[in-house]
Amino acid sequence: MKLPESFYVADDVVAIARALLGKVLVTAFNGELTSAMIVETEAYAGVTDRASHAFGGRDTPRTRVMYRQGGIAYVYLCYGIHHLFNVVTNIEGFPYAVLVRGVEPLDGIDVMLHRRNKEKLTNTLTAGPGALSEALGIKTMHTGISLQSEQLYIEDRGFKIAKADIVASTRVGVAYAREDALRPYRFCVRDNPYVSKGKGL
DNA sequence: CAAACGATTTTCT
DNA sequence: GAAAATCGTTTGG
Repeated sequence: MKLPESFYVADDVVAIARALLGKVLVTAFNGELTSAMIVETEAYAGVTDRASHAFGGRDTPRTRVMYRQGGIAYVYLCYGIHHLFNVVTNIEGFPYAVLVRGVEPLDGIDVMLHRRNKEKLTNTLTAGPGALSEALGIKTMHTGISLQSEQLYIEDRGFKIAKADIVASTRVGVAYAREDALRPYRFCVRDNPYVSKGKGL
C-alpha cells in the first residue's frame, strides 16, 4: 500500500505532482494516527526553476535535503510560523520537490481538530500548506525523514482522480520567480473544498 | 554580525 | 478584501 521508493525516484517531477493527487498522506506521531487525501500539489523543478529554493544550484543547510535521493520529506518554515511539507523526488544530486498544498481529512479528524484548536470540521482545517502541516503534526524537525518510515508516509488506497478532474494552473506566492511563475505546475482536484484559495483557478 | 525576505494564515473592517 | 503577525534562512558588509 505504501508508495515504493521507485515512485519518488522517477525523474519527472510534474508527473509525480499529478500522480500524488488522490494518494493518502499518513502520519503516526506519538501513537496518534492521522491521514488525509492529497487534493492539491505544486511541482518545484530543480536548479532551472526560479521559484525553487534550489534555483541555480543553491546549496545551503536548509535546501540540502532536496539534493538527496527522492522519497524523503522536506519541511521548512515560512513567514516564521508555517511549516510547509514537501516530498523530495528524483535521484541524488537533483533537487526536485513537490509541495503539498491541500488535503482532505480521512482518519484522526478529532486529533487534527485539537492540533488546530478548532471545534468542528470545515475546509479551513487542512486547506493550505501551513494548515495541513499543522493538522497532521508535521514540523521542521521532520525534514529529511524517509517516507518509508512508520511515522510519516504516503499510501495508495485506490482513490482514482479522473484526468478530467485534474486542473492545472500557475503556482501560488511565487511572483518573484518572473517567467517561471507562469509555469503550469500547480495541480488540484476540481471542485474539492480542501483545495486552498491561494488564487483563482 | 546585521538586514531583508518570504512556496502563508488569520483577523479585522 | 486588505493588512498584520512573526522568525529562520539567506545574503551582504
